[in-house]
Amino acid sequence: MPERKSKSARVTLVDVARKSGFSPSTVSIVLSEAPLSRYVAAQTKERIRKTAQLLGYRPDIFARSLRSRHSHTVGVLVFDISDPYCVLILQGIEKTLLPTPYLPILMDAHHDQKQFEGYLDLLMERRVEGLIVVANWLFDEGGLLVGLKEKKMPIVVVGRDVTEKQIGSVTVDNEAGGYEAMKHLYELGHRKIAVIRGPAKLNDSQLRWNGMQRFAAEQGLQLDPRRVRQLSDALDPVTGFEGGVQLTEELIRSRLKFTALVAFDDLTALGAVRGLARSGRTAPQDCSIIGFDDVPLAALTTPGLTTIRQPMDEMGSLATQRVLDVLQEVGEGREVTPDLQLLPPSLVLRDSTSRVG
Amino acid sequence: MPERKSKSARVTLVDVARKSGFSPSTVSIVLSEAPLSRYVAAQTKERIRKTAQLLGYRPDIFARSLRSRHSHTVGVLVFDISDPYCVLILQGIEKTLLPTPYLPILMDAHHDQKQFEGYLDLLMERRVEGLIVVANWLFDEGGLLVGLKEKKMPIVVVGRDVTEKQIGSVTVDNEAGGYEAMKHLYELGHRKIAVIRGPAKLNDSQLRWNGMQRFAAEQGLQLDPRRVRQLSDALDPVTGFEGGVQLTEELIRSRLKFTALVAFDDLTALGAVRGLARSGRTAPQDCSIIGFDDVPLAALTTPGLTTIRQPMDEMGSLATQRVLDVLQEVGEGREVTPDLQLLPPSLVLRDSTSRVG
DNA sequence: TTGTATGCGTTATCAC
DNA sequence: GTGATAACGCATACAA
Repeated sequence: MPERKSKSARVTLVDVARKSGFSPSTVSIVLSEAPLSRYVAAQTKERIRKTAQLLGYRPDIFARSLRSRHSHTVGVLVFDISDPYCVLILQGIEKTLLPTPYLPILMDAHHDQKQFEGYLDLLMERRVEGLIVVANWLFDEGGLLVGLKEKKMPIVVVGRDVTEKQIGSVTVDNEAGGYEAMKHLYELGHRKIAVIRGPAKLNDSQLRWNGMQRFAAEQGLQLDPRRVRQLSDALDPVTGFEGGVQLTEELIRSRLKFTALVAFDDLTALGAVRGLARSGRTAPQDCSIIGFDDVPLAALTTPGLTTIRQPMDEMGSLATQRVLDVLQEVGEGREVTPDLQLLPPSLVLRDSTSRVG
Repeated sequence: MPERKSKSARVTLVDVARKSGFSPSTVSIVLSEAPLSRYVAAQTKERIRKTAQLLGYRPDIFARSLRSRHSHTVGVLVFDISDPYCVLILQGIEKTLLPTPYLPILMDAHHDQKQFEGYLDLLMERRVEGLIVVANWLFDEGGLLVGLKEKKMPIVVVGRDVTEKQIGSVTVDNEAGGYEAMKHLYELGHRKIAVIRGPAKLNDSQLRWNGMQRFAAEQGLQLDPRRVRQLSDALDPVTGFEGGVQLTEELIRSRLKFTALVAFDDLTALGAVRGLARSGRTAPQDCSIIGFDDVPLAALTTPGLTTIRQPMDEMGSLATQRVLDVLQEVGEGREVTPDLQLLPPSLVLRDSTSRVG
């Protein structure tokens, strides 16, 4: 005796075929809207759809994937989901994927290269058809490169420029952001401006610094190197906060006057606010502070943080679109053009900066 | 001619069988560590594993799922991933799932009941074997109930008590939290204490309030109703912040003195800090403020927010464990015992509260 | 335009 | 202890 057929109310294509009086293939063609369905009589389609609905037919996704070799999923690999920077990007990704038949499979690497590779592997095993990597913070993308070379899979990295490794990337224009930050403080009358740069390993940091220097050069503004500090190459983004606190305290102790401070990112900026407070100072009265990113919490602190905004949702959206473009042309074997999409930052005015007193 | 066999370097079970000289069944039994593999000779196992490794065999997850009826996934439905409250819970879930063969499929409903239902549907279609719902904020769990009744699937809700609907739940002990918050302020010498309660629809809010009243009653402390406000039933958690700002300003305008304030949650508390600042007041000098949750950003503001901590990672972990327990006993048809797991909150001391001046 | 037959890669059920 | 064989549910080449 074969296994009981009615083990559960599971409705299959064959059931729909029987009930509707058509063959399984016709039913399949109609219900999966295959190209051939163009030649199926409208009436037939109608009848098939009706009975499918009636029986409550749900295609078995595993059978379908097994046969068609499509998983209809894209992997999303993020380096630390607890970094508020990521979340908006994720929302951009999700929003863009929602109207498509693709499902995001989200994995969080927790800053761990090993886990990153493990999840990458897992995603491959799950046969994701595309990959979006949200590369906040430090990250050796060697492993990724291998993945790209081995598989012909559309891959886009958001948050870091890895075009040199022939991987499509979406980032904010960090140089322009640095420029804008410095410009804003300058226009408020600040001339003695301290800078807390990001970790040396982080290319973003260099680019933002370049932008600041460019502005300074244009205006003949001197950026005293003694007012410039740099975060250590630690792995945890929360160290941005701790680093901000410490370096700000150092700056204060150095007795070198500064009326404003450009922080590497928002967390560092919040650290700077704290550092100031430790010496009884407040922003912006005693020192203006500007951040970078515009993470959600920048609006929730007091004072609200003036910052250079990355259009994070848009970045997520764009990266996703890039992957989808390749996927939807069913261009098996095509690659994402490995170029850099550079999005403009924007100044978000809140209360942590003010005209020099 | 059948389709080309060597379309790609895809290695199947049959390949391993041929190469190793055993039958596909034996290979399957060994590689999937089925119960029967206990009876397979150690040598055989060894040889099979070797050749599998050698050929770089990866089991096809879709074929496997099709045949075995196991997806090895659990759905995680969260109501708003941008709510920092969620993220720690998610990490708890992920951490607990990591060493198991189960993969979380995360979906974000964006506060939208319709999307919630859509994703629920999608998860069912993907044949998740269990479901964890992270129910931050308002949410009519009617739809969920249906899902539970229809399918025999382990479901746990974290963040809200829905045991009345026979659904397993994990929450913090809100009543105890409210008690602790009030106790802390009282012990610092505060007697004129304002309260911003949560939305009326939110049961958490009532429980916390009960706790505060219990403490007050025990100490013979009067909680003047004129110092008690309530957030509106808006849908967006960010309104907690806006609400905190506005209600605090209202309290100040009422000219009724208060030296401390219990906020419904951390975001509300940050709103209160802002509201205070709008009138030139600061915490804790002019008014102590205590929050609830201990979201990550509570540590990053200045002053750091004193708050009642929910053990969010643990809550996620526990909920996951609950689902896994059912799953791993392969107890098809068993249900999660629909009881409530109540976790103790804890006081986190930072700088937003101080002894009454 | 629709039906028939076959196979996707795996696991389960039996024999041996 | 191991192997042959039959599904799992669907999609496609080809025949009609």
